[in-house]
Amino acid sequence: MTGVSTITVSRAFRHPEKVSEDLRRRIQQAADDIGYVRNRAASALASNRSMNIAVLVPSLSNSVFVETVTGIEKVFREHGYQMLMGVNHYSAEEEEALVRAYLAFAPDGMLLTGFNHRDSTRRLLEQAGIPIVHMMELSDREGAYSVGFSQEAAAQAMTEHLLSRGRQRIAFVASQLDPRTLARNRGYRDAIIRAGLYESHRELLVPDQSSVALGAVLLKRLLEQAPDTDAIFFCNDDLAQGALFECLRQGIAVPNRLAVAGFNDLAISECTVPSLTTIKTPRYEVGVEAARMLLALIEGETVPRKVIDLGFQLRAREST
Amino acid sequence: MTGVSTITVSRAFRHPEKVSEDLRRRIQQAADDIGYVRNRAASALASNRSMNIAVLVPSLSNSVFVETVTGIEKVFREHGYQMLMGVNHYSAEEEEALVRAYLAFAPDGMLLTGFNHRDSTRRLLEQAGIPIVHMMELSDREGAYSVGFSQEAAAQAMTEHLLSRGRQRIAFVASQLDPRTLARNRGYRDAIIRAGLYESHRELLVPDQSSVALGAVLLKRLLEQAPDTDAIFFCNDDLAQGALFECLRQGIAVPNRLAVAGFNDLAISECTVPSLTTIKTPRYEVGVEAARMLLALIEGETVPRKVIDLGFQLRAREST
DNA sequence: TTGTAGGCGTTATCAG
DNA sequence: CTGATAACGCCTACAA
Repeated sequence: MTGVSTITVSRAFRHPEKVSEDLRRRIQQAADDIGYVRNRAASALASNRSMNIAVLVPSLSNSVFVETVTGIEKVFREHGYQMLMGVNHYSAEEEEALVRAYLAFAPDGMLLTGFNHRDSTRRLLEQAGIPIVHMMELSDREGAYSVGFSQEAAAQAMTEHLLSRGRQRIAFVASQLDPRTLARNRGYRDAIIRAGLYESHRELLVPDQSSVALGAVLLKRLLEQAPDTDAIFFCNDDLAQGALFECLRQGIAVPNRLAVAGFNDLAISECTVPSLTTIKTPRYEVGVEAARMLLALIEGETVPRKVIDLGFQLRAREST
Repeated sequence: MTGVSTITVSRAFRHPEKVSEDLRRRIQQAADDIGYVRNRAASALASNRSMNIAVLVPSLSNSVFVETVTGIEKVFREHGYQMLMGVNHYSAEEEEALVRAYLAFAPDGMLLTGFNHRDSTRRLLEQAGIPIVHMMELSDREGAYSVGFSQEAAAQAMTEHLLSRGRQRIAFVASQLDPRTLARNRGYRDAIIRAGLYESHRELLVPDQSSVALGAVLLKRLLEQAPDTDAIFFCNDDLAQGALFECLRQGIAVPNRLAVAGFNDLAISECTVPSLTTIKTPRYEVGVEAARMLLALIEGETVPRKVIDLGFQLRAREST
């Protein structure tokens, strides 16, 4: 040993300025030599602060959430927190299992996606007594913290864009019917009903997981049940891309014969042929702002607004 | 309280069969009521087993690693371990920071991607004295555990496929020059040199991060420096997809005028127009097998082979 | 600037 | 089947 007490070692790492230059160096040296790393478990136990925050997202296959998580990580890392990430596969049941699993890490706060939780999950969270911030959607419940944007408003905007392009027979196609997808469906309906152009057979909703391949399948199916459709609004870019490919194969002219729109603005969507009209969602920013809000709550600060709406942007490209 | 000692509560959760039916039920009830969750930090400290395993991958934007991580998670969850995942952005420096950060969780084992570590990182790992399994590449160092496949052999196979299709002026285009990309480059070179067709101006390697957009850019650049190229082997599917789109825009006939091949076989690659010839890599299986191997090492079992080669498959599609 | 005492929530070990 | 005791590695609070 270096002949110093454990508390001094602890201090040397946590408040270097409170330890003499000399000691600090010796401790650092010894630590490097033996590869010493402070044990978080012990630290958490003793200080009653785990410096962990748990983040639950529905999926990582969907690059949307990868970007959100990247934003979260950035903020928390800067503040010395460790992010623990869990994937719930769009299932409230899996989510509860994850909440339990991560609560065992005694996180100082938690970030959840959306508001679709079981009652029992909500109870667990309340009992844990840690701050929670919800991402992607805007809070419906009184008192809940959230950072996101209005899925409905975004879908309305897209539908109106299609209408403004002179389309009259606009379809809505969706898969992976999570709450955000359903909100987009409502936005579409609102706009299309307001325009007096709603026709139920132009809606195609399937529960399957989204994929590019499915987009091609759904395009075919929709055109069978509503052949005169002149525009399709897909609930996400993956489906839209699959549809674009299928149009290419079948020689369907986009946008002349059929306009195609997506949602999210994935990186690939400006590269497709034709490039894809879509909604750019602020997912990275959602991660950053949600993390900041959670951080403030953890530190006991009062946050100015419980609900932060980060908006969205319509990206009109060649496909419409 | 339920009037039982803490140790009994602990037992009720860990070895339910060693506690009487009655007590077990009362404990469960009380736990549910107050939302009690066992604290891993304390548990880890007392038992000297954290039941954590750390996993480091270069990126999650690349869906390849998302699938690997999914495989890992599955195996570890079944065995009660919690996976902690870190992203090092292809940087050995960031990797070391992550190793340090996760060592603080006292993981029972660690899974790393590739062999490109700093010496100091290796030292840290050795001092930690926990088992390590390397993923994606096959071990070069004596004594190292690894699960993957030969990147070189796969790239050779693809190059030979192109040759067998009668291509004579085959280019290799790569970005994100990590060790695996470079191994693919070597595989290409071996095969093309063996065929007596190597021409240095048909190689285009750039350090930039891979993306679909970059694929289009690199296609253009390559065709400028080697206009008579009749096939391009891209180091991954993202670049190849971008190239396919650019060909579509420019009216370059694929595969007639130019054959295009990728690497990885992403889900989208069979949907593109034309569908993409590529190498299907066993990334999910790599995750599963690497996790199993690590598990065995943690449990002190001896593993039959230190190096597991999971192979690859050539998917010949329309683009060649 | 440095150190001592006590305890965080859980489990290993040994008793009852 | 149930419990008492000590210990895990670190930090808070206080003292020297």
